[in-house]
Amino acid sequence: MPKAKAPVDQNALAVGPSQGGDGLQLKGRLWLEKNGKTFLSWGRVVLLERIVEHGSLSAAARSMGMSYSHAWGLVEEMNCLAGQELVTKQTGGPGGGGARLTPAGEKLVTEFWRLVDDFRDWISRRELS
Amino acid sequence: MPKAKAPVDQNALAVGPSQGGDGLQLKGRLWLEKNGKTFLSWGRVVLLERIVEHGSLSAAARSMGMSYSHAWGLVEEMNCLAGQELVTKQTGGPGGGGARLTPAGEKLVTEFWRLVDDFRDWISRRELS
DNA sequence: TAGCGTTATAGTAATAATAAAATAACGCAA
DNA sequence: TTGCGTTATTTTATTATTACTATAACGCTA
Repeated sequence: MPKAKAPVDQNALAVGPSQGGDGLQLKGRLWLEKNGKTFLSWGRVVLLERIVEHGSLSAAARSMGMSYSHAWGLVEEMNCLAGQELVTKQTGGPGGGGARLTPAGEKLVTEFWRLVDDFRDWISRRELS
Repeated sequence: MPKAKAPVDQNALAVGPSQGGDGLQLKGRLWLEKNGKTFLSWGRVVLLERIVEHGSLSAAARSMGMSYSHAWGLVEEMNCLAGQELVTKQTGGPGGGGARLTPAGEKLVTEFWRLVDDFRDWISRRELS
C-alpha cells in the first residue's frame, strides 16, 4: 500500500492497452520544463482546472486531497516560471477572497491536454514485443 | 539539491528540443508494467546492461552507485514478474560467483531501447504552443 | 581447512517527499 | 468593531524512499 491517496495518480499519464495476454502494459508520462525546472505536469494542470472550477485555491487543493501549502507553492512556482501570472489571487473581500486563471493560464491548460491526447494516441498504437 | 547521485537521472528518458526561445522543453518517460507493478523502466534496463558488462550483480550495482540490496531486490522483482528468469545468479564458484542475463533478458533489453528510440523520435518532432 | 568474492537477507540509518498544524494578514460584511 | 473565509507563510510531524551496515551461506581455490 504505497500511499493513502495521491492527489493525482503518481504514475501513468498515458496507458497503453494490455498486450500479450499477460497483463503487460506500456505506460508513460509527459511534462514541460523551463530552464530545467518542472513547469507543467499532470497534477499541476489538474490543480489549475480545479481553481477554475472552485474559484479558490484552498477549495481546489481540498478537492484534490492536497495540502493548501503545497498547492500554494505549486502556483507560485508556475507563475514565476511562466514569467507572467497564470493565476491571480485575491486576499480578503467578499467570501474571503479567491483565485482565478488568467487567459494565459487557460491557454496553457488546453494546450497541455492536447499534447496529452496526442501522447495517448501514440502510446495506444504502440505494439509490444 | 535533490539528491547526491541518482543511479540514473530520475527524470526524463526522452527530451525534446528547446523551443520558444525561452528554455521550454518537453520531457517524458516510459515504462512497462505487469499487473500494475513496474516491470521494466530506465534504471532497471541499465542495471541489466551493467550485469552483462561486469558479470556480477555487486559490480553492476557499484558501477551505478546503487546499493547491492536495492539492485538485488530489483532483479528479484523482474525475474518474478517476467515469470521466467531474466538474470541467472551463481553463488560461490570461481571468483566467488556471478550473474548473467538469459536470452529472454537480453531480448527485453533490446526491445526496451527500441521503444525508447521511437519515443524520442516522437517527442523531438513534437511542436509546442 | 582457511580464504576469497560473490549472492542472499535482515536490520538500521539517513534522506527526501509529503502532510499537517499553527499563525498572521487581508478586506469585506454585519 | 467583530467575525468570516480566504490567501500567505512558517514550523513541525509523518511517511515513504533510499542508502547503508552487518551477517550468513555458497562453492571454488590453493
